Amino acid sequence: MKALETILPKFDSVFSIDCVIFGFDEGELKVLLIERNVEPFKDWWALPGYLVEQEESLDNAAERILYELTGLKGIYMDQFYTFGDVNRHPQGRVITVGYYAMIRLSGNKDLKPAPITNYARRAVWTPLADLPKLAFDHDKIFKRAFDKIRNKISYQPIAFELLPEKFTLTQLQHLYEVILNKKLDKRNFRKKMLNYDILKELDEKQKGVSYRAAKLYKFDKRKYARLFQKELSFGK
Amino acid sequence: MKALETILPKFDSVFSIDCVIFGFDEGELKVLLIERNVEPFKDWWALPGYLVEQEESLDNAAERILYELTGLKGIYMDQFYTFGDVNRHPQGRVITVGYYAMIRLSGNKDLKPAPITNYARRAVWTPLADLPKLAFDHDKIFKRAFDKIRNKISYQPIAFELLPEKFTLTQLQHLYEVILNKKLDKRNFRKKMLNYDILKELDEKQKGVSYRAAKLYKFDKRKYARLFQKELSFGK
DNA sequence: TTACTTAGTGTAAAAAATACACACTATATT
DNA sequence: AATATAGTGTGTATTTTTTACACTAAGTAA
Repeated sequence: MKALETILPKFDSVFSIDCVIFGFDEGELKVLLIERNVEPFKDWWALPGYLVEQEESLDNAAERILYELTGLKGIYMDQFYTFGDVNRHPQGRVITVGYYAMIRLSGNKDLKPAPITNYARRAVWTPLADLPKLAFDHDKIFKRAFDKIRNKISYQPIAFELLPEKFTLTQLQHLYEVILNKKLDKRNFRKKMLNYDILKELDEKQKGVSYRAAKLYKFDKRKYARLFQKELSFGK
Repeated sequence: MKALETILPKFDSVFSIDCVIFGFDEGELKVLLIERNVEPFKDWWALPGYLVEQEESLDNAAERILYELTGLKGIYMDQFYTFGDVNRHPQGRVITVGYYAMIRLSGNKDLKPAPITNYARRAVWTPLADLPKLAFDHDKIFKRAFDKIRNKISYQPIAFELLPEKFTLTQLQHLYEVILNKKLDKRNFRKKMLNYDILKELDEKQKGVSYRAAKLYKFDKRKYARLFQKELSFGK
């Protein structure tokens, strides 16, 4: 790559948001990447992100970026870390705040096909296995986000955001297995999940499969909220 | 308070660090506050913090601020959240990155008496029970830091940073009780702590107490690192 | 010597986590 | 109609972890 520093204008301190947007589809965990069509890092893949505007809170900026790329609103986003190394951006000091989001890809009617933006040629849902080297320090940012959800899923049922509204226990288990990167025992997983008492069993079954159809479940937000209250305990 | 917005100059986007520096002394958990002697919020108590300089990473800025106030270096600091509401600073857009640190107050030879800085009249170790209303959104920042350590202490032995190098199990338990805000069972606490196998029992005993002296322990960093590796599990 | 104060210790019960294997059921195939 | 196929759905015994609970020992002060 050319020495961009000598060509591009320097700017003063600015801050940006970078979003790690996870999606789950057909058993695969994906992340939304954009292909940049502006310098620096033209033609590289990067996490979607943009500068925070003057009259916009960080949370709003993150929501805006998610909306522009996916058409989705009201998605839960979580700030996970802020990256402020001096030279992380070749054009000057850019401190970036990392947010992640988790959204369902399959059967989500509100989800726009990933669009072209003014700084990206295209946006693509990329399976984690196919992750290319990313622009800036986005490898580091992605890794931190992934560590965060892997950690969080172990004690909070955030995984539901990634599934269709109605899902089978096997689908849920696969998602856990993909995120935790290990096989789980079917009986123990079901026992534990159902014990949490945050799932609503539906009267419906899976359709269009060429084998015995599984029961469908729904995530029960009311009950979830109750579980969420429980504190981490240190015994008596 | 006067409408400072009309008097003070506005500045463009800047970022700062705010530090929540916890200390533990004589059974009390304290936080280092400064009394501001410049506008805005002149005469208010605030968390120590300062602008991030152009050629300084966030981590370095946090360490610098800690050093200026306490004389301590090489203390573990953890970034916990970034605050970016539009109007959190009356003079303009200031996004601030929160760091916390935990340091031992009793018997720490390197600890300077809290000094005067160029924007603070004094700095005072303030017991959490006596916490005044703080400048800017520092109440919110403090609360988030405290929630973070309360949560973290439940699964990581960060509490040692707050104790003198040699400590008794009772002191350790008291610290846990203060942070978690509940009484713990002595036998279960000891069993659990010793089971972690991160303490080194010393041949020494407490001195200068008017009752049976307790054994002293030391925190064993090597063993701690090993424990730290263990992942959160989701069963098989 | 006695009173006082904290240190230090063990066990039983309950709850949670783990390991493990086979029969059932819906569909597709012949 | 029979059979093959592929994933669904279920229970129990074992181990580990967490919890509840009360007394004796040791040192100091009077």
